[in-house]
Amino acid sequence: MSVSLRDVAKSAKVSVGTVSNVLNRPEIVAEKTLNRVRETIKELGFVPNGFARQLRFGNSRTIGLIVPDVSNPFFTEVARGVEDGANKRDYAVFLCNSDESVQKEERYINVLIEQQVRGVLFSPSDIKSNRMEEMKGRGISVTLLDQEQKGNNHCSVSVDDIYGGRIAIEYLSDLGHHDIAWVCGPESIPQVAERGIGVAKAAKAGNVKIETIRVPLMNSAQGEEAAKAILELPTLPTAVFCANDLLALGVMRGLMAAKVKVPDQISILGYDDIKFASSAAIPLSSISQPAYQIGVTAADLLLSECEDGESHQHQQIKFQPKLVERESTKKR
Amino acid sequence: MSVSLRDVAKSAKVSVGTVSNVLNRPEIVAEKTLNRVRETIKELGFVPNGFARQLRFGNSRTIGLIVPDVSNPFFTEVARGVEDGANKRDYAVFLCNSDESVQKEERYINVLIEQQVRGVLFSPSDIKSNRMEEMKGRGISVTLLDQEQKGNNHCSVSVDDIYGGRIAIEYLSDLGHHDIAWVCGPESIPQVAERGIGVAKAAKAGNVKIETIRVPLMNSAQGEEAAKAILELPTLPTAVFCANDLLALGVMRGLMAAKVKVPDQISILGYDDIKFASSAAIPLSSISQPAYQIGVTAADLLLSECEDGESHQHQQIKFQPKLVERESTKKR
DNA sequence: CATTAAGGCTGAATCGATTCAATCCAGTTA
DNA sequence: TAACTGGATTGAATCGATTCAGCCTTAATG
Repeated sequence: MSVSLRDVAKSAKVSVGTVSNVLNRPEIVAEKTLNRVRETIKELGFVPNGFARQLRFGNSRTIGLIVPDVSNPFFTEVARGVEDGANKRDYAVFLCNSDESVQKEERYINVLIEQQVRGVLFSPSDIKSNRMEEMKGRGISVTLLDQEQKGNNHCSVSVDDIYGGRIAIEYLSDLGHHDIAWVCGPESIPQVAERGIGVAKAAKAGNVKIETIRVPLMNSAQGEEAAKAILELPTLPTAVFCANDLLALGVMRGLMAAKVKVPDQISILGYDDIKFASSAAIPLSSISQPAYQIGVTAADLLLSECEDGESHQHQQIKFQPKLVERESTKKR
Repeated sequence: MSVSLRDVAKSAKVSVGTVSNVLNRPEIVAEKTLNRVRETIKELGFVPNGFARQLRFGNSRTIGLIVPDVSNPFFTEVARGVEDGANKRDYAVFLCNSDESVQKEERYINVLIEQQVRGVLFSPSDIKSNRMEEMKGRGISVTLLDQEQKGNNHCSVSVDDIYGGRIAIEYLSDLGHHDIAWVCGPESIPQVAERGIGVAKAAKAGNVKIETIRVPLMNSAQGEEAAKAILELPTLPTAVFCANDLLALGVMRGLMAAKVKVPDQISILGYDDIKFASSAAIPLSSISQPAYQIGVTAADLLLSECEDGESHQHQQIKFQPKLVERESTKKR
């Protein structure tokens, strides 16, 4: 079926060791031999079998990327960054969507262990370090994605979500909003929890009333649901802050369908600043995170950990989110 | 470092063959032995080394997905579908962004061959079957994605792009537009070429004048460039048809920035019907393709080819695009 | 008691690339 | 001529899971 190193050796009338040297240490092979072997390789269309090499080495040139859902534009960008970062170092990336299901996460972790990936970029839906310790024990580096690592067992690349929640409320409060709905997903999602902390802090400091509306998933359909819930509130808030842009776009659609004027009656602020925030019906103000940059940085960090080995120092990199002001929160 | 089958055998005081049987044919192992070995496996935290197994078998449980760019929402959805389809059968997916560069494609194909993927889902930027034949020769199945295979050498899952281009122009023509700008990427992209054929056909039939505006990349920044080009046209067209929604959104932004009223002065029609088409500043009419479904179907097709082996019959599956009407082409 | 059958288990051989101690050989030196 | 040097090449051993021909028990049968 497939051409092996042995076949090349036979055809070029050299030993397997020489062929291997041609591939890996060409400088120690005599030029004449080198050329002959290289020609034979091309002739037979030989490509080394990665398994055999990796079996020998005990590690691969692959990493795993576990995210809740690539079709969430934030993670799409992160994934794109990861892929570019990995590609730069000649690594291939396994894409894994966990759908925020612990079960799927578990399954994927098993698959990745079996594939002997070199490292894993992980954005866990739920915190459970045992699996991460297990991977570590198996020599698989783990870098946390979009989530800070409190101890110093792993690298992490995250965004300061507490800060993000805080500046969002401070900004709305400065615009004169004192009755704000906070639309978010389950508390078990760390980013939600942290942004919530920032929200609560700023609310307390600014004397703002917060109405929390929690939905099970953070997509735009759930945002429309949230809009209904907002409309049923005893007193209508003057602003809505959403835990991500998909929710915000859903809320916007839901409110506009109910003839609520945005931003005149209700301002809407999103989170993530996805590409399309600016081309929404009413361009959406949002808290911006450098998603692509996060992906590249995380891949870099993970791979330098993989390649440095012992000498590696774990790092916690934290990006600061930024407010991007658009129509949906224009001053009244 | 890692626990091997041999370690388990030693610890459980059986032979390697028996441990292997416990894993793969538990029914032929005596119950007592079975339990003892299973316990030892758990105790030592043994996970079989995928490489060794795959080296033996000569194939893996992985597939490759090569797309121009996952951050293009159409491909994001496709990727999501592929991932789900593969996951259902316990396969893992390598994500590869070619950025429409033949060079990157070539590199990725090499990586995938080296990783001995079982199959590849490929959306080629440029048609060159030699690499595909090569993969085939190496026992790697290839299914074409979003592109029809003329011969019968591979499966393919595609959308009828000629039809899509045709219905777009027919629709605009029916609305009374007879001077239409066609904004698209390089002719070398097959989808662009095909949609262009449909456009030309319908234009001829409907006596519509088409002004082609070609840009190097199909993103929204290039759309804004295209908008400038449109504004410099000797006579302003009354409608713009774009080869994808990103271009269309860019064009929309560009035109609106120049105070052109959409759709009153110029109607805009996109292609792909991405999630955000409906929440654009002016909700975007678009030609809709079942992206997620395409992904799932392609993965299914590829994996059934991989698993059926000889008995497999190549299939060409073709989805029909549909027009989705929104504000950006409302009747005047 | 001898023979046969069958279930349980063993362990050497295998997949393909890499490594490294051993060998080969042309050229140099004494 | 013999001894030595060092660059080039060789090929058996290795990584870990799987396979399968063959071995060992035990039980059943004539």
